[in-house]
Amino acid sequence: MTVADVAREAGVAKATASRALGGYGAVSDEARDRVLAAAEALGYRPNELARSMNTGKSKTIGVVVGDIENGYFGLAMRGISDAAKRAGYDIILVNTSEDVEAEIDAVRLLLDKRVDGLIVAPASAYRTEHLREVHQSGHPLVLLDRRIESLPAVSVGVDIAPAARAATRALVAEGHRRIAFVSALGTDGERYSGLPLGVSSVTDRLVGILQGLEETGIPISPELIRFEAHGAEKTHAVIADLLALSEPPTAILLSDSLVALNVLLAFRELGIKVPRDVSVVAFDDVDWAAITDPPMTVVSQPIYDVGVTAAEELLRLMRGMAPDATTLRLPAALVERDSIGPVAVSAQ
Amino acid sequence: MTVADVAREAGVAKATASRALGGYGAVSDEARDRVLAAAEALGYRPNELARSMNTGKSKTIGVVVGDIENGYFGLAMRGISDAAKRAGYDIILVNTSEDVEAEIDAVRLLLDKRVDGLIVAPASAYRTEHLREVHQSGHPLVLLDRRIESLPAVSVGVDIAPAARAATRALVAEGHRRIAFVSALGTDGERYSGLPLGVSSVTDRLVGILQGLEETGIPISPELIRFEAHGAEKTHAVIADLLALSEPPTAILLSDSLVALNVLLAFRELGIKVPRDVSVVAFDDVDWAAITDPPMTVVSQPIYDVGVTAAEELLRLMRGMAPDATTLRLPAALVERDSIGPVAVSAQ
DNA sequence: TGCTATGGTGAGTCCGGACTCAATTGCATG
DNA sequence: CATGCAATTGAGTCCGGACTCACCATAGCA
Repeated sequence: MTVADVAREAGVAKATASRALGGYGAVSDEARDRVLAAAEALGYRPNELARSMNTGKSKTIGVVVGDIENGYFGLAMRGISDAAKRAGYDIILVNTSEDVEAEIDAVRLLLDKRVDGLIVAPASAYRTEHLREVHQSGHPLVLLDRRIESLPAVSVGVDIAPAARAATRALVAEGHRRIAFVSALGTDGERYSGLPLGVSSVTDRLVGILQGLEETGIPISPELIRFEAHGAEKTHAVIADLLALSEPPTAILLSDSLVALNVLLAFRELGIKVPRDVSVVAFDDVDWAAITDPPMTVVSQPIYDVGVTAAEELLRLMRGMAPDATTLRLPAALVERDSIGPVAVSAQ
Repeated sequence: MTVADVAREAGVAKATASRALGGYGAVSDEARDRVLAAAEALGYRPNELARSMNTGKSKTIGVVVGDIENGYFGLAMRGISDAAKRAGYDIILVNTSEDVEAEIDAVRLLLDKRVDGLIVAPASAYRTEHLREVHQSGHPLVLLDRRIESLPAVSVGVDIAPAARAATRALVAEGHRRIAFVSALGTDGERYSGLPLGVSSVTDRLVGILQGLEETGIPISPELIRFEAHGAEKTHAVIADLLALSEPPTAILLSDSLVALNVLLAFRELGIKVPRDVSVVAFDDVDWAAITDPPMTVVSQPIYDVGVTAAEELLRLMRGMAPDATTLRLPAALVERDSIGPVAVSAQ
């Protein structure tokens, strides 16, 4: 069923049918009625591919994330999806498994499919040529969750440093001086060797934490800053290692909800009680944080809104408008529950 | 940059450039080299839209789910995505918020965009004309998680009834006779009034439970079968109501992980201890089930594999092959942890 | 030498709408 | 009644690859 079929059925020229169907140009009421009736009778549906072809618009945006299975991106995805749908856009979703090569391929492929814009959660802050190309070639691009310093593309994320600082100060207020940070981030070396890190959202957490430490006059101990805690085993090892230190941490900040889960699992295996033995604060107010024992103090992030905002900024760019700002950070908040306690006597 | 540009640059005709680039037909080595060099120099990338236009294939599949934010679909999505990527397909994801109208629109829109196939988790077992049309018009269609009795389309899901039966028997073995089932499913009436339900995956759970009950000679109490437990408040109300019964349940089966979360929250507010006061089994081995207090006994479902299988079956259909079966059910398993205990003395 | 396979090539068409442009019509105005 | 203007319409082109078809050249064969 094509416009030509409809036109024949309606007894008009292809151009007239096309106008009536597309709702542009001038068409007499009579012709429009005939065309619409014919389209209805024939069950005509426009071929969006053909339409995209000469409008140059596909009404589709590409979203590239590291891991949809991760609730964080799932929720952001939902925000993007809702906002995009409101504007009549569809979404092509690509999962990269946090692999830069896959990300490069994905971006290229999406551009080949002529998406109108891209939202990318970059897997790496180092390998960014492909994103720079996209941005420089004028394709609307919004960075999700993570920003890239050297790339002037719009990025939408969470202003996590102040909340990280607040979390740190809350721990210090309870007497903690040995405060650790555990992240799943893969680093080149095993050890912390200064900022920035490969992923800006983790860097921001650490910036806030270090700030909170400095303000309260607590020296920074690089051995308490740990990475590569991905998976239950590695996380268990990291925690066991931390706890075996001559001066072990009395409090731990957990970089995301997956790390938090694995750490809680490790605690259970190690017989560690929260907050009796160790106090804990996790980033991201995941749904199950309220039912842990005890309920977990967390830094809550407006992830859905990050998704919505990212999509809306992209829509602005696609309309040729200037972005609201190059870097948009939505506020995070410390949600105090019961996983922070005073420093254990035995640990002092 | 089009083939025409490349052809001009290489000094050959459009057709030759097209052949060299597309890898079909006969091209001399010399011409191919010149074309490829020109394409490289010009940074040529094929327009997949144009390509799709006359191949009739878009190398894209549409996925329609009720809620990506839900970890269940997130994981299934990951499976679909991985399998699709292996075969060179992209995915257009549409979230319907479990709204049938949105689902109908989504299916139509995806077809207009000429996706090569569709994977749909139908929001309703009643409003299915749109899916029937899709199937009858010959478009490859795979139903995810839920099947529709009257529709002979391929469906891929979990064989949950045997596991539900096992879970029920495990409860009965501990002496439970008042066993409730709580689901978030929206029903017409408030009360249970027989099978089937509007969503086959929930029906299957109940079928298995009722079977387990019958086999052990326990009478079925419709007042213990509850729906519409969506959101924390409604779930709290449902639980409070169940517990206020003259003969309250001593064990509860929870239809999915979100219901489980809300029920655990309600228990905390109500001061109910698991398994001392009430025993619990939840469907879906969500990641946090191992860190609840106590660790929760669950029915584990191979959701990722369901996604992979759904995508692979769709790929078969798209290749014109017969499906492996009309209904594919992957096995579920009872994972026994510590949320089942003997019947409390006070409740007997 | 004459013939046919065969590889290689270019011109041109097709996919299905959007859009340009020129032509036609109707109606109002001078 | 002629002219002007706007509304309406149809023919045809374009978007960018895929693909058909006719044609040319060379090689192989009788």
